[in-house]
Amino acid sequence: MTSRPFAAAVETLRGAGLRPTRQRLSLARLLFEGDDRHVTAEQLHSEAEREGVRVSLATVYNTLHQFTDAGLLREVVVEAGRSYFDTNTASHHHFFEIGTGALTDIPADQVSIGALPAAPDGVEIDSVDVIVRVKRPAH
Amino acid sequence: MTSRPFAAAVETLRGAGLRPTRQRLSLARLLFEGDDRHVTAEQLHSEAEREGVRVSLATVYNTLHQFTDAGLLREVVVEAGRSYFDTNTASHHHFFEIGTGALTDIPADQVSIGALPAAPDGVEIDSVDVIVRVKRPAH
DNA sequence: ATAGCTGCAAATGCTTTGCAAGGCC
DNA sequence: GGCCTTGCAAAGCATTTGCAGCTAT
Repeated sequence: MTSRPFAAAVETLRGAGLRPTRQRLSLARLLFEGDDRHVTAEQLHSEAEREGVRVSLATVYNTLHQFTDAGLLREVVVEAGRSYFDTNTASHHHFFEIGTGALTDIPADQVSIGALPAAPDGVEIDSVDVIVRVKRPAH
Repeated sequence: MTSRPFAAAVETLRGAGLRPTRQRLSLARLLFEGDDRHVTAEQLHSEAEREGVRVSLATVYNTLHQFTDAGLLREVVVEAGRSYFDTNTASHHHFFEIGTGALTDIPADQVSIGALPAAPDGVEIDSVDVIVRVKRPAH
């Protein structure tokens, strides 16, 4: 019989209108089984290779974007020239460690944003991101 | 006699420990005369060329980073793969318009951040960035 | 004079794309 | 079978760097 997590991953992909291919299934399991995580394309690609999954880096990029478009992932921009993808799509914020590049969640209820100014002219608010940049003090 | 803004730009550079070269002076005047602004390296380079200032793009990048290190500019990361430099170094936040890439200041006193969680383990808070992403509603 | 700058072009790092071959329905 | 996916390699961007020549002090 088919294992549970496997079936769950198939469902996730089907629900997103994506064919459950070997590559997408492997990446989905790496991403969504277990705790929430923050990955770069490069990281996910190495991880897949380490697990013996053959996937090209281009496919990892394509897949991450497809998952993002499907609402399964959220893209987090904290550093010029590098994209992080967050498996936690709920509203929340981030600690970003300068130097190591480590990203950590801040639950939404631990940051309260008071008065936000109204959006200018003809635009509407899409999202509010709070990034708390932290660093290790000079030794 | 030497014009006022010119002298001011020389002072700014001297204060930052940077030699007042022709290129740095021109860029400083484009950046700091007039209102606060948000520029990318590419934008500043085009603007310089339009004004007849000969500067290479590499020098614009180097200069923007030197100014940032000197505390004259602040780097703002809102989009993967593109850096904005903000002439307003005071604490404040941003509206970012998805689609056009337009950046607008939100004065610090118009956003109140309530309880922030303590920084994890051995790190200290460096800065807190709030980015309000806005977009033009589907027509 | 000399330490610091600049410009060019090449190199880099991340990401995207074109297209032929392969896999799912 | 037909359409969606994949992989590779090439292309694309924004940015950085090496180094010879120029410039402020």
